[in-house]
Amino acid sequence: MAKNGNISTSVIKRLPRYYRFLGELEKQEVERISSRELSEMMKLTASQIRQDLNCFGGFGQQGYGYHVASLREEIGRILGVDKDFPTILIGAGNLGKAIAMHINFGTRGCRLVGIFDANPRLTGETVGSIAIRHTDEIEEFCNEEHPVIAVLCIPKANTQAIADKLVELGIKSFWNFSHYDLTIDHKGIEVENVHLGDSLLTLTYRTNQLGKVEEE
Amino acid sequence: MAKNGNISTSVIKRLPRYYRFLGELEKQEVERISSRELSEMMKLTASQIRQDLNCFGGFGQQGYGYHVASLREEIGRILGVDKDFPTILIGAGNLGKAIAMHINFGTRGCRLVGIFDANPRLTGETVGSIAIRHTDEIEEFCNEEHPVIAVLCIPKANTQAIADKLVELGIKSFWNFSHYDLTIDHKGIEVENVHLGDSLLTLTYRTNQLGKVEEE
DNA sequence: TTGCCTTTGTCAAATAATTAACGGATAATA
DNA sequence: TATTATCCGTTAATTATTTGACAAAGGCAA
Repeated sequence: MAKNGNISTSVIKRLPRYYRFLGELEKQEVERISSRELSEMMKLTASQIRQDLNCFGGFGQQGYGYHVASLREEIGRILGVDKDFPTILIGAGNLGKAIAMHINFGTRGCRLVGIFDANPRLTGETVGSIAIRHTDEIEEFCNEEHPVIAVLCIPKANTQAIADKLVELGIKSFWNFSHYDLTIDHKGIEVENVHLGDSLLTLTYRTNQLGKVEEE
Repeated sequence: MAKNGNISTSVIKRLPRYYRFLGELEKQEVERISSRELSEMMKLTASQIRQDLNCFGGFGQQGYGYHVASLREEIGRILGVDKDFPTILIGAGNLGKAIAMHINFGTRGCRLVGIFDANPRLTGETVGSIAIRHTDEIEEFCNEEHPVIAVLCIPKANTQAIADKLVELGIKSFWNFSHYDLTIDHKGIEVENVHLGDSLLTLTYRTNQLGKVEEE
């Protein structure tokens, strides 16, 4: 069934969105849905939905459509929501705390097991149910708990050095919020750079264009 | 010079990254740079850089390259960093506060002028230098201050209704962090949906794939 | 059961994005 | 000043992505 032979990133980036919409449908107790109906909800083409889903296997049935619950489960499995990757967060400033509190790691295949900050005044303070540790403790912690994913909410100046050190300590993936383009040369390491500032800037651009259109 | 006739979103999404790298180069007092050098830094092709920049005009010079400071200024102008769009933020929970504190709106063509929350216990509390107002005051505030951009850090259940209301009050652009795909049917309205959860899920997927590669 | 309607999976076509190639302009150097 | 190497802007080729089309499979109603 799973013909999982290198899927394009365009497809992968759409999967979480399918997963969310199917979750909503499941909540609304919708049992089945056709690619056409789903395409109207999600504002994309039915063809694209069928193409995307077919990268992983034939989850649908002619004349019927897709069974919402099982399709959602399949996509979840593909994404890895059933996994339990131990995850640490470095940098418990405004953003770090907010990420720790606001993101539901558990429903996304991750488990937040440690929070670290270089500021000793934060040591011992708890975020959610997790106590902030000093960054000096990272090495020992990694040797014991073997976290796989690191969330970086630290100043850009430190990011590369800390990331390199974390790779040595066994971290495989970085979710990087620092204002820095993290790249790791080792292969077998994944990096997701977020760059909220860039996101806002593209909105500024489009907002600015709106004004220009009006002028014409 | 500016041959600004509908630029593809692929290009637009790369502009903030160019802008950042050029900023770093300027800080390091690098005066000029060639597309080849920049391509090595940014890990993309020189051809793409030249192609991208040429959407807006010939900023470079043969045999010399690009003048860092003026190229950065040009890209900044294209993005609209010199603008001053009044911006409000709705929802002063963990994430809302962190965004308000962490994002430098001023360097991105925006000015944060108001923060609102439905919880009356937060009213009067300040975030940075801005006092939190109750959401009941939004209408009056918009009529007086005419904000253009709204940052939404609210629960998904309220998002569409609040956004629709804000459109009536003159908001043109939404930077939406709520776990909901905001769409506005009016044209002349821009939406940037962030979806941090989706970003993490794609990392979970890739982390999971790493494990599978090892097994082979 | 029969026939019609729906809808998928897949292949082909169209569109978009990226990369390569190269002429011509400029800088650097002797 | 002449020569060589650099490097942009642009066009063409390649690759990737999206959309359209349709046969085959299955649902549904009579």
